[in-house]
Amino acid sequence: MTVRVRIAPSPTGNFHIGTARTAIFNWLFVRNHGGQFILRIEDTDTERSRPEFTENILDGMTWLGLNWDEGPFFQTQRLDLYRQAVQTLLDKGLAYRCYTTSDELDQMRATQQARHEAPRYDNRHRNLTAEQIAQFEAEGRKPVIRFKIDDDREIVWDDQVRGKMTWKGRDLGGDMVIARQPEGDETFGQPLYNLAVVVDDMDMKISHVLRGEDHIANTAKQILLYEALGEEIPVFAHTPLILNEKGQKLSKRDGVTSISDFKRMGFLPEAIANYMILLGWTPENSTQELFSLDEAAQLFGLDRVNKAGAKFDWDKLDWINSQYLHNKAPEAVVDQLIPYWQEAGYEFDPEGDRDWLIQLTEIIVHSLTRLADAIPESRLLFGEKIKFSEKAIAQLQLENVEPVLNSIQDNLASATEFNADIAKDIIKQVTKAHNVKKGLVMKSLRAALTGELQGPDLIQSWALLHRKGWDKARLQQALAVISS
RNA sequence: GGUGCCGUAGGCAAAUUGGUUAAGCCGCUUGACUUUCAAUCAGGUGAAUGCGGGUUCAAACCCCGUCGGCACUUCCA
Repeated sequence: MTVRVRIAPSPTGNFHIGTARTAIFNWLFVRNHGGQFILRIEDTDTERSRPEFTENILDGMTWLGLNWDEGPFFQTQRLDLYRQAVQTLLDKGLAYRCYTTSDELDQMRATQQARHEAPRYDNRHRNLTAEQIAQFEAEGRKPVIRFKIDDDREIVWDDQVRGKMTWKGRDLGGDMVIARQPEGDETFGQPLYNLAVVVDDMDMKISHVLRGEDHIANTAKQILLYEALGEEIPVFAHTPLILNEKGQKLSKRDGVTSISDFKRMGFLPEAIANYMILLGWTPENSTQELFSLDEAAQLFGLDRVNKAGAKFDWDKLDWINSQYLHNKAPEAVVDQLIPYWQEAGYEFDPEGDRDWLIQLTEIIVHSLTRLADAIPESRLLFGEKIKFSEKAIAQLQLENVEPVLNSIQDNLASATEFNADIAKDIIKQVTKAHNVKKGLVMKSLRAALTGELQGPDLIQSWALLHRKGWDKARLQQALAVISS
């Protein structure tokens, strides 16, 4: 059997982390088995669907490296297919027109809840007589289409992550609506989610449906639809949900939840993918935690997917992101850092200063957790003029600092060339000449050169500043601070 | 309320499917390194596996009960 899976996001919001995780599991599964990955945009909710969200989803998929083999398909372009299926069900007598109004439904549910009963449609219009229908039509009521669900029916499937699942027809909420009220001169209105999904999955020959566990009840309904339409039923697997701090399903209301947000915050796509792979799956006989998508695909299996939901852990994500960042070459990271520096308002020429920027990246990349950390981490190294913090000023005003800095300045002035080794020599020499502790020289030099008492490696920072000629200017500034 | 699913340290999780002392990672913490923060390295902390029974020589794992959490319960997807 050819493995064919799909990810079917609805463009009612930006690409959500939960959807992305489902996409990743589908991707890993299909790449492990060899097969096709289909992307389908479920935009039948015309009220909330928007094209910019579709774009955001597509961008996010690409960014994460989740390449797909077919699509994107759009459900709104396939409405005829769903209408045909609705008509078929109507013709077979498996679906019918229901004239119950929204108000009547609300009232019915309210009554049921008051009686502590499960809210459900009571199938009241399942067997309407021709006269009743004529009566409702005469009243101007517009029918929805409902699919019959037998109360006594038992639905069973072998879930690939949860094992045997069983549902009773009576727990599905009564006959389900598969098409809305007609508008204009339509025979029936727009087909709804559960119907459209089944028709598409049938048409696209989806062999395995991997989705979040919030769809479990839908699966029972959809199996009934497969049967009614006389089609083979795919294999189902329901993955656990990603939870917020409180242990609830992660939703838009939990702050940062869309892939584009993570991107903006400075996470690398491979880190996000890696973290989500780990959230609910572990490889067999291994404690490996860092993998590329390809590596994980080699090892992936549904039988290793956990059943319990997993809380989203920022600390672990940060750690994974830092691991990827630390292992990257500065030449590869610098282009990703440039936008952050630009946004921070630092002045530089992305082209002309590229070598200098690579050198800067080299200094800081090993201590970055997120790309955005480059802003505070390199703040002190941009620009000719600086501000001195109170602590830095206090350091500069210590005994012996002025003569030490003067000596450094002299050494610098007479040096014909400059690099890290020469910098070390200068420091050594000055320390000896003034008979002071090395710590005093280093601390004071740091204060003078950066205006702060802590930051990236001082020798390398000095070398970097020197390339711009900023070291001399800053030393001068520091000396001026001391004498004022 | 109903139905379903789930429950191993603060978080993610492993445990050859009933077999020593319940892995590993993150976090937290201590130390080392360093001119500093970070990074890195090394060590430490923390769970009687939700709880109570039962079966067994032996239970995280099987059985019964119980509690808790979550999901679904749309003319949303």
